[in-house]
Amino acid sequence: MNPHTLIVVTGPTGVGKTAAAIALAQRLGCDIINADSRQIYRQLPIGTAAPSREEQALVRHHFVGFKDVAEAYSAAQFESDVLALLPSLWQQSSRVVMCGGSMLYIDAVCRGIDQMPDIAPAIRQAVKEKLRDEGLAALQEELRELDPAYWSQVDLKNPSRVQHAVEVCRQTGVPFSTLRTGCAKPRPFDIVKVCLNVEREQLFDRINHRVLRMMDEGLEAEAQAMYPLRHLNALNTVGYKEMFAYFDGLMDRETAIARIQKNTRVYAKKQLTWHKKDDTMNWCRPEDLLATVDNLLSLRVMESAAEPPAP
RNA sequence: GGUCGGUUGGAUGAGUGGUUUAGUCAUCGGUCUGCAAAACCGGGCACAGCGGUUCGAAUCCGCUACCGACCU
Repeated sequence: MNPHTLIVVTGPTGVGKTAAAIALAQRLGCDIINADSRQIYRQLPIGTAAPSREEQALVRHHFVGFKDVAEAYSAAQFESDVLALLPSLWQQSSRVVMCGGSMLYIDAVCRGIDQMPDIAPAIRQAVKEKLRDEGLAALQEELRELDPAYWSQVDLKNPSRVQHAVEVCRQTGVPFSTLRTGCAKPRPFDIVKVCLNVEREQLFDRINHRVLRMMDEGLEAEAQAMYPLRHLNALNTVGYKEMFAYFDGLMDRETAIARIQKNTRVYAKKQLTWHKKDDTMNWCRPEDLLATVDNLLSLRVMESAAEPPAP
């Protein structure tokens, strides 16, 4: 049994992760690692419902607002950033809470992501242009030649996947599939995962209200300030893309708000779909988080006590 | 009482005598190890009811019901 435990608190957007995680971290006397791919950016506090100043004063948060939207970031970088930070956190507490809704980021920390080279900008650009000029079929064809194994299993209709695979093939000169192990990396700490959830109707209600609150808090101005940077990936985000469409005159304000609500609901469902597949996931209501974690931690102690002593 | 118009899936709303009845919104399910709040895939007794014409009707005809407009 590892001396340290990472407690992952996740769940659909708007379910109430932030408050629950803060209560948990206060109780355990530990810090919180943010696992939300958009709260990472400092210019998006309102639209991403990032923990407020007051909330961050209660518990120290890591990786909230620590990047500029212009900076590229990814799940792989998150993995290494978190792994680099953890040792110092273990010094003050045997438990650390990681809270956020970005499934891939959480997986990257819990299981690891296969080593993949960075893609040279020139290659990324070339592949992007090929997709744009020659179409998806051309990219599919290239992938079939470079990596028939991956070609036969990938969702060929998904441009992002095809594009990425081709990029990696071109970058490395070897088939993308040979770099994919699918193996979980061992971690020098235990992991307990909890997904918060409430009834669907209640969740959607919370989401709809939260979007309206964001508008009251100034989401429009926040998006307005980002408008010149709208092409950045960090801004290909629910709440911003709809506002940009509104600014461009593609839809009226009311429609944009409704669209944000809708897309947020869709995102929440996607998160639930993802977590449902995870057998290591524990589920509870936000208000039951503390009790649930207590239970899980004591269970772990009992299990380990039952193990025969190491020789 | 009469004339005319309408009745399409959860909502809205096109449409046409013939294997699949659009679209939009809403909703449900799924995929996903590198831009992931991204990208992608899929699902739903729909044509008011009854009868008739027809090889075939949601599409044509008749009656019934309901809604609306107008007339007396």
